[in-house]
Amino acid sequence: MPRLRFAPSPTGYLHVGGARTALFNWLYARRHGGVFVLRIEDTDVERSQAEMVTGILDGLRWLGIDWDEGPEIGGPHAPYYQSQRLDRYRAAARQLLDSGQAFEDGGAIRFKVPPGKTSFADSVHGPIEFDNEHIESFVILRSDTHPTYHLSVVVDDIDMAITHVVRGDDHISNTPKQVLLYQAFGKTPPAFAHVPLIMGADKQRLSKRHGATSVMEYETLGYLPEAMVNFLALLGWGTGSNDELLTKDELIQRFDLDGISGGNAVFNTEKLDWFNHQYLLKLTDNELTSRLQAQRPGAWDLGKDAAWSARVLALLRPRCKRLTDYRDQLAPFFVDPASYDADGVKKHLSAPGMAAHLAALKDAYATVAPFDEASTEQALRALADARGLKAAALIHGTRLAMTGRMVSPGIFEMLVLLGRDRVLSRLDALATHLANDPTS
RNA sequence: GUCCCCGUCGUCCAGAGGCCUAGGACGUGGCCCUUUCAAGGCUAAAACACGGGUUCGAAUCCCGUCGGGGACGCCA
Repeated sequence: MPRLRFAPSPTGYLHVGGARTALFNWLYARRHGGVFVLRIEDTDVERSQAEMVTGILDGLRWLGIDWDEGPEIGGPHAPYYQSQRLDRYRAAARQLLDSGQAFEDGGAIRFKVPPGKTSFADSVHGPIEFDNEHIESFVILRSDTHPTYHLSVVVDDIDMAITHVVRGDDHISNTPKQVLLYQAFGKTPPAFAHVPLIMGADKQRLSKRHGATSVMEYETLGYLPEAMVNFLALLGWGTGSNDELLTKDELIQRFDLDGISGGNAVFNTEKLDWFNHQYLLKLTDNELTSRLQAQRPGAWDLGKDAAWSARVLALLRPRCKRLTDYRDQLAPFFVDPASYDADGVKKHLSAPGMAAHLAALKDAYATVAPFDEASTEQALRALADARGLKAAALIHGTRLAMTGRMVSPGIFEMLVLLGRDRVLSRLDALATHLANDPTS
């Protein structure tokens, strides 16, 4: 049975690269009915922080990546924190020292790299070989008796019976050292798969200056975890077919280490946005509403009138790619404009007589019946005609009156959803505003 | 500097010697729709880094060059 692990170091949050690595491991384990282990590599006391563990766990949970063994749930190979396994590493170092495969150097213990070549099969890159002369006699146990990364991963992967190591490309040059350790312990190394790194738009390694790199920041930005998972899965991996919109189950069914490509992948935010929009579209009104509430509790109350809410959402769905877009575009449906877009006022309301035109429209709308899309449109066009205006001029003015903005869903649909009372008061408010201070 | 990995449209992924006049998606351009912005429909442009081989035949195999990335810590 395949056993895979994700072994983050709690020196930072869960970034998108780590998230994808975790996802690949998880996908493979789920695909093959294996076990997915989560292990915390906190042997660097100086840099590890307990809060970071929580952050990483939250990130995984948000993405829906669950672990079979690890923090909070334990398992047959507990503990899953390296800081709690120190005795194991010390014993392992002792063992290598006793067998003459390691030596002391100024209080630390170094591995004695034998001459020859070290090679391993990589599921992504094929066979890779290093000449041992390029491998220094690396430290395995520091003078403070804490293990270094190389020793602890190997000891733990052996202890935890890990069969597949799927990790970032940047570990390729570490691998021969670890293979050497497996050999020193008389063990067979696991299968390795080194996945290419994720780069920013400038092809440089993803870092803070590229914007959001923590997966949880993407939640804040209004992305759906299922969109993130789909997008991340396809960064550096292809299904072999042209399908791209894949559910988690479909990803599991199709995932394969062979399909991982060898070159670095650029994180393309436009495509993430597209995925997110697609997943947002799949949500039912109820689901969407609860996601919005979860994102910002109490923001707008969409629960009051289901039929009305459904119509509002239908108007916004094609226009919102992220949950945060809803937060923004929902506003006009709940609150009167606090101000009017300055460019909009200048462009659409500066013509003389606009206040009077809007007042006239208000009068027309006070009596138009029924107050539906067809009638409100007909009334507006008739009024524009009568006053020698282009309908568009009145429409833009009305949009400003209703939303304060230059951009909104179709105005007649909005009028109906706002209801006659609010339409009249908002028209009145803008007309008054213009009459008092036409330049602002 | 040394070692390692990688090199197909702007980006992600197909392509594992003939099916390729290189396919899909995102993005981009144009047209349609239209009260703005989106969405939608139609449509277009866009790539095998370069040079040598091998072969009847190469995007696919080999070598070199160039380019990009990574690693060289008592960090992980």
